[in-house]
Amino acid sequence: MNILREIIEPPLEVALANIGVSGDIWKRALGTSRERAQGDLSLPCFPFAKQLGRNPADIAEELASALSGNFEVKAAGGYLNFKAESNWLAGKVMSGIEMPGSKDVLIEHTSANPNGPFHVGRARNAILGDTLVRLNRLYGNKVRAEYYVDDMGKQVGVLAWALANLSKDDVDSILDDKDDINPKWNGKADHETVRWYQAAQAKRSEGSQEIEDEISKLVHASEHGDDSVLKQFEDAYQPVLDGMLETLSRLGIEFDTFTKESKFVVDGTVSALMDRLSGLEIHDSADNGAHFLDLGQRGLKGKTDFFYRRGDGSSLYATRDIAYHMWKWQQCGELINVLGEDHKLQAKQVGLTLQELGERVPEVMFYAFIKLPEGKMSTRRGNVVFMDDLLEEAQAQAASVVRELRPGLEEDEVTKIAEAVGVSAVRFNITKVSPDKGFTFRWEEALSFEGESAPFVMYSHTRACSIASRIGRDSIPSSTGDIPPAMHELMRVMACFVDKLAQSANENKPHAFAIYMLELATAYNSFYRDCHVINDGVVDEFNFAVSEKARELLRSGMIGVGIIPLESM
RNA sequence: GGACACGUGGCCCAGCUGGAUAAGGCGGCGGCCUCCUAAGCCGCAGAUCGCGGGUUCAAAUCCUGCCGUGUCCGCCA
Repeated sequence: MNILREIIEPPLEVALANIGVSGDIWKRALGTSRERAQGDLSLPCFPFAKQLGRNPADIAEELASALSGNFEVKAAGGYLNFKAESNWLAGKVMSGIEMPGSKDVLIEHTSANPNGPFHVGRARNAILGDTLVRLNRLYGNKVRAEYYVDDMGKQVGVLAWALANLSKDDVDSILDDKDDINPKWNGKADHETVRWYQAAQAKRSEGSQEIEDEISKLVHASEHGDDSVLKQFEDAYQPVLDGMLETLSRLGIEFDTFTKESKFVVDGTVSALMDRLSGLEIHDSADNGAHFLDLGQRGLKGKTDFFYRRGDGSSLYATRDIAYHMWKWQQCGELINVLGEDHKLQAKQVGLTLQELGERVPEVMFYAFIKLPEGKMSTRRGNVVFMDDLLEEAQAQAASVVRELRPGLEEDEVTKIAEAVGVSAVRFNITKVSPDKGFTFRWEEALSFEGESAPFVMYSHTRACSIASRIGRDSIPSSTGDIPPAMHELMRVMACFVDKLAQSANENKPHAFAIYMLELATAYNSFYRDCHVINDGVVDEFNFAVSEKARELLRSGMIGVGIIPLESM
């Protein structure tokens, strides 16, 4: 609670100086109270005991008696506990909040190979990345959401080869033993075309040299910037990418810019980069003319040779990634990448190389993989949950809940609510977990509409909306009224909105703000229970103003974590 | 084999720039709709914070060893 900290620190610094504590180590010790009942902020006085040769409890007592302000201060068991004074807190919270962000950030996320539909594992990147985009925007930063399109190399090459050489009948017979696509997705290119890719992979595993040569020829041409091949690749992947983006759009995920990997080959920056890398002190080359950097000299452990040029002179994915990063740094002040944990080594290599070139190292938010109870999610093994199917199921289950809870509601209204609830629940289920936690996908948790879920937050918001619509006008500024504990708690939580948002955005921890939103909704629910806005038809203006403030924060916070703020559900 | 993560009640998860009785949710048990939407609220039961050492006035949090799980260790992307 920084607003409280700001008014405590100056007098506290004086009081500490008076008893002989110097320096500002105490600023780190002053933190959020673990015991909520004891206060909002606490200062453990144990560290001063040794320095002063005094009992911590005595120190706390003396400090307590020396301090005063818009807060209560009490000494308890060696701790100095501060609690914001209710009326002061209310005044602060009700007067509004300013968003402090001013950075210019480019966030690259998702960037999935355009070769097939999203399953929930691949979608974790998009959901976390988009939430980071939203949180940064809410915080006030200028954000550009970017998708790096992998439009060359083997994956697209295989896809393009398959589309050019396999008929629908070929594909169907090759994939005979596999499940057919869900008829629901007939005509959606990511689901349909991925079968060509899978069929090609199956055929390649039979070991035909002829096919490998044909694919290699395409890949090779693409890596040398061959226009017609790149065009062929684009024709192959673009419909697939469009299908994938349609899924993301349903999740509320949009991008500002798409940058193609081939751009850096075609415009010559990759070859210029390779020349520059060859001039580096840690550069070396192999017998066949391949080039690499020895990153062991820069502290990398394990495998230290980092190849950036093949023997035939062509670039590698990582080389293009470095060129891409140098270009990205020209676009913005801050760079954030969202990557799966499988990219940790690669990101380290790229980072060290960028450093070697005098460039800055981007921030990276890594996330662990989502597993299924049966093990690793894999399209190849058919052990997979497609995002499209998950969203359909979420929508259907939400619809049945709405019909049960709101009988008589028009069916198109039911559909609208169910869609918002389903999408929000699916997103939130992934967002609320710390990115570095690998978790197991379970349908019943993804489709839970109670407890720590998006609908829980949405519900609190609709309660506030319901009050506002009953009253039918704006709240009017009102002098502070009676502040019962539930309202004080709501004020306290609202006062932490920006603190939490700042932490979440600056430390790339979307889950921190998601969890905060649960706290805010919980606090609103208690307020709703104890502090009625409308009593026998009479509006309590102060309570109404508080409810409206909470509604505003709920709404903007929900947008920040990707929950759709319905007004009724 | 090496590198990097993760390991918290039956299940999931927060806390991990050290501080007070480890916070929530699910599931279980028991309550609350003549009262602004019960997708809600209240209460009860349930935790050797993976295991062992170390640092400290103080360790879930820091260091270290071990165990378990995941990921990576391509002149692939």
